[in-house]
Parts: sequence; C-alpha cells; structure tokens
Amino acid sequence: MARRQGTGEVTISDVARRAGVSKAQAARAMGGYGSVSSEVKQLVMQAAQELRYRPNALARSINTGKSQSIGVVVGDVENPYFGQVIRGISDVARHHDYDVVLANTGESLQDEEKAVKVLLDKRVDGLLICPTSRSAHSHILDAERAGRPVVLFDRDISVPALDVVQMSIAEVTSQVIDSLIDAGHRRIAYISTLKLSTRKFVPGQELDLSTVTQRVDGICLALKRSGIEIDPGLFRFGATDREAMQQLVEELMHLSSPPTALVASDSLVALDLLSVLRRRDLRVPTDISVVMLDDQPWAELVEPPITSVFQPAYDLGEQAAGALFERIEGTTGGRRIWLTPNLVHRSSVAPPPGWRELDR
Amino acid sequence: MARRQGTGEVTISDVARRAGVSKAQAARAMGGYGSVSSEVKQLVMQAAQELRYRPNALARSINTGKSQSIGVVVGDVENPYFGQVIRGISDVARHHDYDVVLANTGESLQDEEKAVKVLLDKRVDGLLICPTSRSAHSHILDAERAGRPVVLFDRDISVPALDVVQMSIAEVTSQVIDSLIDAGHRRIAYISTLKLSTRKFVPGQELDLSTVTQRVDGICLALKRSGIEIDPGLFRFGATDREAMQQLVEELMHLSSPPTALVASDSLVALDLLSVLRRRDLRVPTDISVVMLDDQPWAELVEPPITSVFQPAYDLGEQAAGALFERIEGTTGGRRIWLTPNLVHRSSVAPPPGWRELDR
DNA sequence: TTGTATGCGTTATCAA
DNA sequence: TTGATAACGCATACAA
Repeated sequence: MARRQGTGEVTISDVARRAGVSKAQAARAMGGYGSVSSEVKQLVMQAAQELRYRPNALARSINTGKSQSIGVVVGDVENPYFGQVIRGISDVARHHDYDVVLANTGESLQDEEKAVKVLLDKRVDGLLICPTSRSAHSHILDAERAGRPVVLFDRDISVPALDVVQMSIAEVTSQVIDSLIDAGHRRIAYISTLKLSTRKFVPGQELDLSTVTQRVDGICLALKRSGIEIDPGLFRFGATDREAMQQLVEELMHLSSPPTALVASDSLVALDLLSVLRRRDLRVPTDISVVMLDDQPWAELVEPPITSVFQPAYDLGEQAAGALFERIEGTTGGRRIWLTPNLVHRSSVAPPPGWRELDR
Repeated sequence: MARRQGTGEVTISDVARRAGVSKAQAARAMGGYGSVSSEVKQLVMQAAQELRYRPNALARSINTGKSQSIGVVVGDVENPYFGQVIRGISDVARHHDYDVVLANTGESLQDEEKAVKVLLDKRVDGLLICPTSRSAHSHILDAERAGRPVVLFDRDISVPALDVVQMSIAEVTSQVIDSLIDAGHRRIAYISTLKLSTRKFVPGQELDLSTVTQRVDGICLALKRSGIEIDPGLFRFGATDREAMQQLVEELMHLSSPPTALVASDSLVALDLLSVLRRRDLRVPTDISVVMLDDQPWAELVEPPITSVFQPAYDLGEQAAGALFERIEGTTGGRRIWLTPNLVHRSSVAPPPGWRELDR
C-alpha cells in the first residue's frame, strides 16, 4: 500500500467534511457549477470561510485544461516602449481574470525558444510573442500546432500564418525621410541596435526583424521617390550601447560625405546618440539633424526638442491581448491589426549646414 | 463507470506504451529520478521524441508542490524604474529556471490583494511584492503564514516581519536638501504622486508609502539641521498626471513666499514638472531649481541637465530575487538589505533669484 | 531495476 | 439535488 502525506493545506475534502456534505457537493458549491441547493451552498461557503479554504488552481487547471494565464515573451522589458506595451497587455489580462507570465529573452533566440517551451509546459492558455527573429520561428509555429493560440506583437515573422498586431511604421518612416529631404537633407543615416548577421549591409538585404525591415524599406522608398541615391554606408547596425554608438558615429562623421541627418531607430538608441553627439560637440540641429522613431515624454524636454514618431504602445498591448483573448475564448481569429504611429514635428530638424533655399 | 477523454495531448502513458515499458519507468526516465537502466532510458527518450512528448508541468507541480514560478506584484510597470527592477528580477529568475508571473496593480490596494490571492492559488513558490500600502498588509502576512516566502522590494511595510530589499533614500534625500541649502535655498518644495489620505499634510504625519516617508523624513531632518522652518504647505501630493501637476505648481507659485527649489519624487513626476515649468516660462535653474529623486538617462540631455539621485534599480531587482530564492531553496532568510543611491550633481540647481553670497 | 497501485486536489460522470 | 467514484497527468511507496 502506498501512503503519502498531503501538502498540509486545506482541501475541498476538509470543507466537505466540516459542512457535512459530500466532496462533490462541496466542490460544486465552491466552483459554482452543477446544481446545489442554496442551503448546502450556504453551509459550504461558511465552512470554506472558517477553514480559510482556497482552491488549488493547479489541480483545477489539470482538469479543465485551462490555466487562466497567458505567456508574454518579449526582448527587453527595460525599453520603455515595451514597458508601455506590457502595461496594456496586463490591464486587458486582468479584466479577463488572467495572469501574465512574463519571459524576458534579452533578444536571445535560444532564450526565446526555451521560454516558449516552458510556457507551453506550464499550459498557458495562449501566447503573446514579440519574436526576436523573423526567420527562426519554428518554435512559434509549434505552439500554434500544439493548439495553443499565439498572437505576435510589434514584430512579424516571415510566414504570415499568425495573428499579428503591429505598427505600420514603413509609412511614417517614409514621411520622416520626406520631411528631412524637404529640409534639404540628402545624406541621411539610419542607426539601429539590431546586430546584422552579415558584415556589411546591402540595400534590399533581408533583415531579421520586421520592424527594422519596415523602417529600412520606408527610408529607401522615400529616397527613391526623391531620386536620391541609396548609400548602404549610411545604414548602421549594432548600436547596442554607448561605446558602439561612439564608434559608429565616429565612422559616419569620417565618411567622405558624412550624413547631415541621423535617424535613431528607438528611444534608447536616441539617448546614446544624443549623448555621443553632445560629447563630440555636434549641435542639433545646426550641425546635424536628428529624428527618433519612438517618441518618449522626455523628447520635448531636451534641447532642442526632438522630432519623433509617436507609437501608441499601450494600444498595441491592448489590441494584442484583445486579439489573443478572442482566440482563447473561441471566437474566430485571423487578425492582422495595424496601428498607425504619427510624426511629431519638433525642433531637431533644420536645413543642413551651408544649405541655401536655392539648392532646392 | 465514468469515462472521460483526455486533453488530446501526448502523456507519459503514450510514451510508456510506445517504449514498451511501464508508466512508472517512463516517468522516471523522463523526470530523471529513481533508477532506470540506460537501455530503458534510451527507449523512453526515443519514444518521447518521436511523439513530441512534453511533460505537463502543472501535473508535476501538483505532486511536487513546487510550481517553478514566482509571483511579482508591482504598482506600475510603465515606470522605467520598475522596468529596470523587473529586468533584474527576471534575469535572476531565469538563471534559477523559474518563471515570473507579473501582476500590475496600478497602485490599487484591492488589485494587490486580489493578485496575491490568485498567485497563491496558483501555487507560486514565492512572492516579490512592492506593497502599495505600508499599513494595509494583512494579505501579505497571510502569504507568509501560508508558508509561501515573501520578499518585499523597494517599499517596506509597517511591521518589520519580512525580508526587504530597499533603497536607503532618507540619507541621499537629506544630502539633496543640504546641497540645495548650500546653494542658498530656504523654501524647498517636495512633489510626489502619492495620494494623501488626509486633506492636508502635517509634518510627522504617517504616510502610507515607506519610500515617501523616507524622503519626507530626509527632507525634514536636513531642514532641522540647518535650522530652517518646516512649512507643510511645501509638501505636495497627488501629482498623478500633468493636469494635477499644473494645478499644484500654480498653487505653489502663488504662495506668499513661493519655493525657490522643487524636488520631484521620481522621474515621471519630474517629466510632468519640467513640462509645466516650461509652459509657465519658468527657467531652470535661474528662476527655480529642480532636483529629481530617480535618475534616468534623459536627465543629462535635457536643458539644463537635471541634478538627480541615481538608484541602482537593476541591482534592487537582482538582490530581491536573490533573497527570495535563498528562502525558497531553504537556506535561512531574514534579510533586510539596503542599497545606497547616490546624488549626481548636474546643472539644475543654482542660487535662488536675487540671492547674494552675503546672504549666506 | 522494474511494475503495480496509490496519491495529489480538483472536475466530471453516473446512478440514485 | 445528492453521493460515490472515475479521471486528469504525473510522482512515489512498495513489492517483486
């Protein structure tokens, strides 16, 4: 005979015993399913309260197959943009009475794969993923195949099989470039944190992040429309920290024809960039123009206020979570939602040094 | 006879059947416990792989009593400070192979209470809480009583019964005030988001957030040391958004003797404050000095760069998680860790308008 | 080393 | 409406 001791916690059996009813009845009363007389319900409730009974959600999940929690996989919680997204997600989750299991991958594909596995093992009811890679996505599709709904947010993967909620940033980015061109710029550099897999960037090259792809495409489109040559040397990647940024700006400024305008892919990049520019005594916008592709509250407080692209991050989180719950709760999915960011003109863009209206 | 169908997922029984061994042997082989011949292990592993078997972590948890996840309860993920803390927590958790269940309470006590309950129901192995209230903490103590380890972070509660990892901000805050006094300021206002329970603030009043208490204490101490009168009217609360801030600054500046220096309790408050000052055409630091009690990267980029208190937020997260795992893994707890922030002098502090060295 | 039989704390099924 | 009991998927005590 096998004998094992319990966890010492109050179980439904204890409640049943105290209420003087069967385990089944107690369970029904507590779970609010099946039929129970109000009399029994009363007794059970009372007993539960007296014993400070709390149901074991794990045991419940194992039976129902629902864990009442969703997994959220993201690269960097520290990035304020994602902080806002997560806030949106978590608000919606709370309203649906779901918990959020958060996995931070540090943009590591391995960590992402592991996170997805573990979350599936823990039987989350659905997954919200901001994929690190556009191409390496088998683990994500696996989740869907395993019957667990997945909604991608902020970034898409190369096979359009899943629900996605993302920003339509190609358009605004074109708009950014247009306004830069309008101001007289011809040499415009783009700076991103993404680490390139190849040594050098070539236009049209496949990038492993849909957002960066969108931005680069937006830039190229605008340049082409204006008949401006696309110089691969003006697209710079791997600006992961201040040192890298330092190096990168140095290289850019030593080009035979250096850029007159700099586009930072997000607010963290912009922070490093502005800091480096300041140290190098490059004045914005007189010496060089700057735009950042993610607006943050401080943008209007720095000197000069930075022209930036506002992205409704909180909304993105809300929508993504909403789409996921639509699928979890059975209604049809197949949603590909685009949110529209918008350009906020401030004072960090001016004509390039030495530019005369005549040049136009 | 009751017959019920499973979830349709591959279970250990399926693996066992395919491997031609007993369920127990298969379980042992997969779980890596008990004794299994390498032969059987081989067979089971193969079968598992072929069936794409993944263990059900919930079922495992129900047996082991360990869920391999910790709960994190925090007021506002959107605040970059907490973003950094969470990053620290989640990095440590990942190294211990634990998941993080994140609950954002929006600084609502009710939501906090519910979050703790739900997390306990889901059998998290431990709890990391940044309490919304210093006094209303029965739900927190309940968790400890239920045998689930709790470590508080950033904020303490009024009964010193639990492990806490927090910043020693009273001292730095005194230091901030000292340097303000050194610069010639006598009228120094403090602005916080905390909503006061009473209508008016009176010095020595119990505040419901340990961090705010520490700051107010630090301010009062420094003022007393310098023999400067403590004016309750210079302590302002409820600066939750830009409108409130607008109103609040208006009131302060219309005082018969308005403040010459403003201390913002965190970076979000400072953002609103600086924005309102700018709109009101008050120049920092010529018209008014500003210090913020949480340094963020943008602080050195605004004009003027803001003198602020750097708090090692990531470390706080790391330490808190570390302390929790110490307790979860059985080693002794009882840790009360203090991290030391430090004052970063920049250019937002100057003598008050009209101040002459003679006044000193 | 292996298989059998329970146990974990729920929910679900059946007969009464 | 009720109670007895199987089932969920895994871990484990015990006997073989």
